[in-house]
Amino acid sequence: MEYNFKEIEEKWQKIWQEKKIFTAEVKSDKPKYYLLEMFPYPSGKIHMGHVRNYTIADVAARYRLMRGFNVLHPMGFDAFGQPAENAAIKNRTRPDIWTHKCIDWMKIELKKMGFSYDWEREVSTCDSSYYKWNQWIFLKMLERGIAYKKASNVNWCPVCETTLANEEVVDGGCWRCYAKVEQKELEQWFLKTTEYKERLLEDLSQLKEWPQRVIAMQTNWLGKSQGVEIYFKLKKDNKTIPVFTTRVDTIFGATYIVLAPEHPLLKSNIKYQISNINEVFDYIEKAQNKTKLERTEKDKTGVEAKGIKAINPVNNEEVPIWIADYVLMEYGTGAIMAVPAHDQRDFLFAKEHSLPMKVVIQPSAVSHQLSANELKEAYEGDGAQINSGEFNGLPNQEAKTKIAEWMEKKGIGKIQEHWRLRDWLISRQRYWGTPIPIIYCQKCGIVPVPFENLPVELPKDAPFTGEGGSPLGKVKEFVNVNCPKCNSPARRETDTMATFFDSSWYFLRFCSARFENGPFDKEKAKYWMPVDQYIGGIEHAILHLLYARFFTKFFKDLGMVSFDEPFCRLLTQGMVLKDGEVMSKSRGNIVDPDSIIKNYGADTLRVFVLFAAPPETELEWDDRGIEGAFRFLNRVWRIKDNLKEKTDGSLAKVMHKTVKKVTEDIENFKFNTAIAALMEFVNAIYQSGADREVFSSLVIMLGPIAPHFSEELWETLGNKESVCKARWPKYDPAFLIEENVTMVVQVNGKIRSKIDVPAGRCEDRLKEIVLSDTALKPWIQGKPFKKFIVVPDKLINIVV
RNA sequence: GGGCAAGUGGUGGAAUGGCAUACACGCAGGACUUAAAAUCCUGUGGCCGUAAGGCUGUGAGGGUUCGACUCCCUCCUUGCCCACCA
Repeated sequence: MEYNFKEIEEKWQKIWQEKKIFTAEVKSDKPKYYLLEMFPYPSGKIHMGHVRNYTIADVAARYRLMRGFNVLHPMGFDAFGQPAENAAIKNRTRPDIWTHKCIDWMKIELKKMGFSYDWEREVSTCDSSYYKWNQWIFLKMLERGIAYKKASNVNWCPVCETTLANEEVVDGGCWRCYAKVEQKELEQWFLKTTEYKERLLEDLSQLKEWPQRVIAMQTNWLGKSQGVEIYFKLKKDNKTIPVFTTRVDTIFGATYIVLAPEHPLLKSNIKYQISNINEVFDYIEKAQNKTKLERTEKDKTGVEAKGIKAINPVNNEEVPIWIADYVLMEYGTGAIMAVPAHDQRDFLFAKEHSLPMKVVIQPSAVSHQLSANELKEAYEGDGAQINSGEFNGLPNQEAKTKIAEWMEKKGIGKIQEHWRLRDWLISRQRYWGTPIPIIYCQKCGIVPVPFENLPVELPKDAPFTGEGGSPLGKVKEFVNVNCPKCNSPARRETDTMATFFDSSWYFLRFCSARFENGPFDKEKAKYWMPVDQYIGGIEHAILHLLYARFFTKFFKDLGMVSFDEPFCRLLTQGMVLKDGEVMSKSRGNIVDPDSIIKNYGADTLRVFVLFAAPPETELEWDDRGIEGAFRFLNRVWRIKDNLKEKTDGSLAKVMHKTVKKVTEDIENFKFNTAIAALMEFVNAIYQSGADREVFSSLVIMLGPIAPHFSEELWETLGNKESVCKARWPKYDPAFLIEENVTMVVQVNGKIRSKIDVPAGRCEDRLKEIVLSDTALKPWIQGKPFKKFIVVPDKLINIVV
């Protein structure tokens, strides 16, 4: 009988569903294993990235199930977001209808891949039974002062007509549509992620099984830096300008200071002292009209604020004050001390505007003293202090601490740390998201929607014209409400939450997906959490993972969970490439998983995706590789018709070796070499023929990798239960012991001979054997042994 | 500019101090077939050699070691992340 993948796959998918093979047990004595993949946005079709991510996870889930774990392997949909709105505008449909249709299509495709999901726990973030709890969490955050509203300059995407979080601005453009991001002053809702910055940084050290680079990226994003805030006084005024520096050792070389164009000093009364005020204001206006990207252009423009001077507090020298847009208001204090001799940006600026330089660090490698006039670029390295008063001669790293302490004592500076992390802006001027549960009342101000009135449901039929801002603002029945406090007419908040809010806690919802008395059942979460293994794309290394960690810490503060970190192990799978490029619609190099399933079956696709590369590295798509995977399965299929009565000893040995290798490889997510070992096993079977026992072990080990295929073979072997319930084969170490071994004989590190000896031979016996080896004679004859190195049962190296 | 990965046959990759290139793709040859496909078997880094065999070989150069794809240093290249971050 031929391998009829189509029939087999449909048959087993049906049986799995009917027998509820993958439903997690509610009460169980087994150890728990929570395996989670990053849930998809329901675009309607799965792509190769999904196939890869979910196949990797599925092998792990099925393997744990076969090893006797109580496995939680859920799936859901990150269903809010802009594409649904765009589709609504384009196709004159409703976002909810469109989204649910997409979810249905997507589920069909996921089921076709044979993934072992517990569909009874499915969640969609766009259902009010889910987003009700978004609103609940938001109100809890409001109670605790973690959610707050403020007016600020925010990133604004003119194309999407919405605000963006800092994390969503990529190269000065919108992460979604790449439009240039503008700055706009708006009243918006924020979450105080900065309140958790220390814990977000410190707890990274708990994440021992996360990829190093994700830890590095998060650390980088949090951006903690140690430095000193230095107070420069104005000459004619006792106003101070604080500046922040990480290089306080260069303070004696500060020859001017620079303010960001948005600096508050320029809005204060001081401006009347500036003699060239028109020029200054001109510059400020120009700078404000620039986008972030334009401001990072290399030429350093700027203007001096004439008529005012500042005093360098360490030497009381008078320094000019400049305004330049290379200084950013968002970072530090919005003002810097400029040390052109030791900072390249300041150097370029000083050259451009003919400002003085002063060398205060002397590199030890240079014999003559550096001079300001000769510098071709700033010297940013280490060295000894010069021109630095009482600190002259000290190594600059040491001076850094000394100067900081000295300044603190004198009250002219303060040791401080600065962070790159900003609070998280969550307001979006969009329709298809969770309504922010707030009511604005003329009398009472900002009034939270009472808990018992949740959810604030999203009206289903908003007008989608694509023009004039959020459709939600146009739905009168939604906007106009009575104030919950005083009952007078009031307005609802019409902004919705950023969708990253939804995905920041879904892993907790899966623990008790239908729970109605809170976002999740504490007891269930206690049992299942934290997630044992999380799998997803590297593109979420910062945003999603940071937000999810932040939410977890917030839940801990609420007493709802008792752990600090939500994900024990993280695996970031590599991308799927075609011809060396990422598969994408715009490049037109998409391979549709559905067509592969049609022509070769899901099991072949799974084998290929697992075999072609280790999970973390990029995977180059190869049509011929698919053929190879298909050929392998057929090769296994044919074994069943030629089973022998009894296997000989050498094959038994191969079997035990294979079981050991495959087990270890699957545990360590090395599926490519696990499959290679199975292929070798199959090659050995073709050489000497297998009996039922040997073949059964092969079928079981293929279970997590090619599940439908293995089920069918398992059934042909006369088994009544699913292969998922089969006992994972054990290897007997006795079979792995070799009686005779081949040892490599090297002379001076080069292989000159091989000898077959009984295992465990001692050094003296080996020496005798080697001396009588004719193949070695030309290399060792007449030369005294300097060393005789033996790696037991493996290798001999003779040094002559 | 800073940080983190990675660099191995014609290709995807294996080996993490001990036989470099497992496994697969491709290619070549053979068997089966009237023939083709499928299948099965054999070979396959480079150079020299009829062969036995020798030399050489993991981005480049140096170091540690009896022994280095693997560890250390310098450099080059590619990818990713961050970035006028003070």
